This record gives sequence, structure tokens and C-alpha cells, in this order.
Amino acid sequence: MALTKKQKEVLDFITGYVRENGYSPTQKEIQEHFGFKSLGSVQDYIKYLTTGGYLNNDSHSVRGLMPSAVQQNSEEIPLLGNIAAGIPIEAIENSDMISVPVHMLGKGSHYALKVKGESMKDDGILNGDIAIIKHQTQAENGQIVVAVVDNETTLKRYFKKSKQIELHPANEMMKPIIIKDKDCEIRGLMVGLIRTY
Amino acid sequence: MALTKKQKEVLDFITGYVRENGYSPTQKEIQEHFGFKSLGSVQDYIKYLTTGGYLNNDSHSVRGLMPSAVQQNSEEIPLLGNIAAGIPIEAIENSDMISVPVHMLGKGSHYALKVKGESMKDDGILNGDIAIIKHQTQAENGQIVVAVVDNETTLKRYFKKSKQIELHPANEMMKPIIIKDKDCEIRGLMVGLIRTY
DNA sequence: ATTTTACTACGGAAAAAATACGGAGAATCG
DNA sequence: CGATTCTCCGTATTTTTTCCGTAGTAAAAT
Repeated sequence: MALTKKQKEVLDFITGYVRENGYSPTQKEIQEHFGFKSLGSVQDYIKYLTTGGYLNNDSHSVRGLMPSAVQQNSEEIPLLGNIAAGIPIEAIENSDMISVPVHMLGKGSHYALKVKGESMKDDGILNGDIAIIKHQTQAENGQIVVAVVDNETTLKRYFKKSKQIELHPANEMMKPIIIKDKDCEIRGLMVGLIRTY
Repeated sequence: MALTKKQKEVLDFITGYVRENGYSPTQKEIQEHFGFKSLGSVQDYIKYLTTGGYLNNDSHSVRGLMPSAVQQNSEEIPLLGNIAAGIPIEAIENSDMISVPVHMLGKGSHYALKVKGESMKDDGILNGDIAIIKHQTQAENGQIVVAVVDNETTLKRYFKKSKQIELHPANEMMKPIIIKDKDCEIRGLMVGLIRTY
């Protein structure tokens, strides 16, 4: 559902107002800002915007408009533990939560892992970085995945060849892991990275 | 549950009072501050704010109001533009905002830049990454900074030597920039990185 | 223990804000 | 062109907010 120019103007006005004041404008304020002679006009825009999912309207509440965009910019996902060649993901026990910008997250469930080691350094993934992982069991060639091989969890680039699976590190010093299809279990796809200096 | 203008004013007054004095105002003080003729009015606001979760009221206790610290785990900072050797930061005009986990942000103001080019790739900073920058004009040796040299903005590691400033790229193919002290203007310190695959 | 001070609990009422509904001209699209 | 959507208007109605006053209860001070 696309927005018309005027509709976007109305939405932008509401969004800006919320950002500035911490509360939404009243319908009358919207009316006056755009010079409408009737509140019905404002009502119509609100209806379009809400049914389209751009706006949330807390019904019958004063200043109850909330642009979807301002609502949730980040989400909390669990930081499950460390990942490195040779060390399985630790238990979820005292799982910290970490805040992640939503634009990294698509559909599905996500978790985060702290990268240990330099095995992916040529892809700009360094020791200590937080990798954002989408939970899934399939992958395309070339994607960076969390894979379990031989009871060990590792972060590598995934390549499926005709008769084998190859897990490539991004480090000249290290060799790819080459294994049979069924010995490799994919636990997730890397969708983002967060680093703090 | 959204706040009306007046409700937010009352909440802000209470919050500010607590910040200044370490304890909350009495209801009568609130009444006088807003010029209400009845305590009932104050009561009403307290009720709205508490049921909405903005305020905690230790019932029947004097000065028992406590603004619930709205837990902010992410913050919006402006994405000012691109940064690359040779290209100045573009105008702030249509500055997008980007959501950043607060643990990256300390005190001070921050902004974000989109990295162009490979000049810092050996430090795991790749083309397309978002660099989170703290606005400051000083830096320690070895820190990654946004610096303006010769009207060009660039992201480099900063080293101050006895008689000169060196800006080191992290790329074997590129040489450090060596300049005089006064020809180098620091615009910010890199404090974090966000990458989306 | 009594008084004072601060907090609660209603009920009522005016004002402000949000909805419902019907209609109508302009723009867009097949 | 005809149908649909977008844009806008006007009025009537409902709901919420805001404020008041009075009476009662709990805590603190004397």
C-alpha cells in the first residue's frame, strides 16, 4: 500500500511532531497545520494511514497517534554466547539481551553471538565483534553461516558443492573445512554485525 | 497509552523536581505549581500517569511519586552521509536517522557515516559499513578518527608524532597521510560499527 | 493523643478532542 | 468514458480530558 504525496506529508508532520514534543498532535492541530476547514479531512488521512499500517491510532485517546516508524527502532535479542572454531555455543543460561537496530532483522527469530578468533578477519569480522544471526537451517552458497561440525560450532562461509559441503574461513592462514552433507548442520545465517571500540 | 500535552507537563515537572531535589514533590506543590484550585486535579494526573506506567506511586506515602525511568536501550542518531578518502561529508540536508544500541554511545553527541572504499579494510571496516562517530576534536594515538585534511574528510587511525600528524589507513596498498599539526582537523572519534548483510 | 499535614476517594460538570456519517469535486486508471 | 480512489467539507454525537469541591483516611509532628 503506497502513500500519495499528501498522505506522506501528513505522516511526516505527525512523525516530526512526535519527535519534537514527545506526544502526537491533536487532530485539530493537524487540521490547522494543513489549513483544512473540516476535521473530517484529517480523519480520512488518519484512516488511510492506519489501515495502511503507517500509523497506530490509540482509539478514543487524545494525542494517541503513533507513527509506526518511531515505535520500534530496535529490538532485544539474546546474546547466546561465544562462537569460535572448536567451542560449541554455550548454554543459554544467563543469556544477556542486546539491543539491535530493527533494520538488521527480517522475519524469523534472531540471536547474537560474540565472535572469538580471527578466522573471518578478511571479511571484516574481528575478534570481539557481535554477530547477529537469523535462526535457520538452510543457506545459499556464499552466505556466512553458523554451522555445527563434529560437535563444534563455527562461523564460516558456506558453499555446497556437488558431493560435499565446504566451509570457508576468511583468513589466508586457514584452510576450508570440507565435509559430507549430512555432517554439517546449519544453525543460522549471519545478517549483521555490531562492533564497539 | 499516549500522553496529552498537559499530562506530559505534569510528568516533566515531577521528573525535573526529582532530578533536582532527590525526592518527589508533594501533591500540594504540584497543585501550586500549576495553579490548580483543587488537589483532585493533581490526583487525576497522578492516576493517569500511574495507570499508564509513567509514574510509580508509593501509596499513602509522602513524596512517594517516582517517575519510572523509561528504559532506553537504543537511540536515534543522524546518518550524515558518506565518508571516503577524497570526498567531504555531504550536507546534512535530508539526514536520515539511524537507530543505535546505547551501549555504543557514551556522553556527548554522536552521528553516523556510511563508509565508502576499502581504506580501512584491514581493521575490519568495509565498504558500506556504518561507522558510529562521537563528535570531538581531540584524539589519542591509535584511535580511529574522522579527520579533515585539505578540505577532504577521511576515516583513519590517528598518530601524533613529535613534529607531525600521521593518518594511517588499514590497507597494505595505501600509504599513511603525513601532515602538519594545524592542517589536520579532527571531527570525531569512531566508537562503533554496524554492518548489515 | 491530638493536631496538622499529606494523601485518597468520590461525584459532577464544562471544555476539548475524537468519531460517525453523508456528500461532492478532482485525480487516476483501466 | 466509467469506476475507483483521493481529497475535502459540514454537522451531529460520543468519549476523554481537565478541573473543581467536599469528605474521608493515613502518616507525621507536636
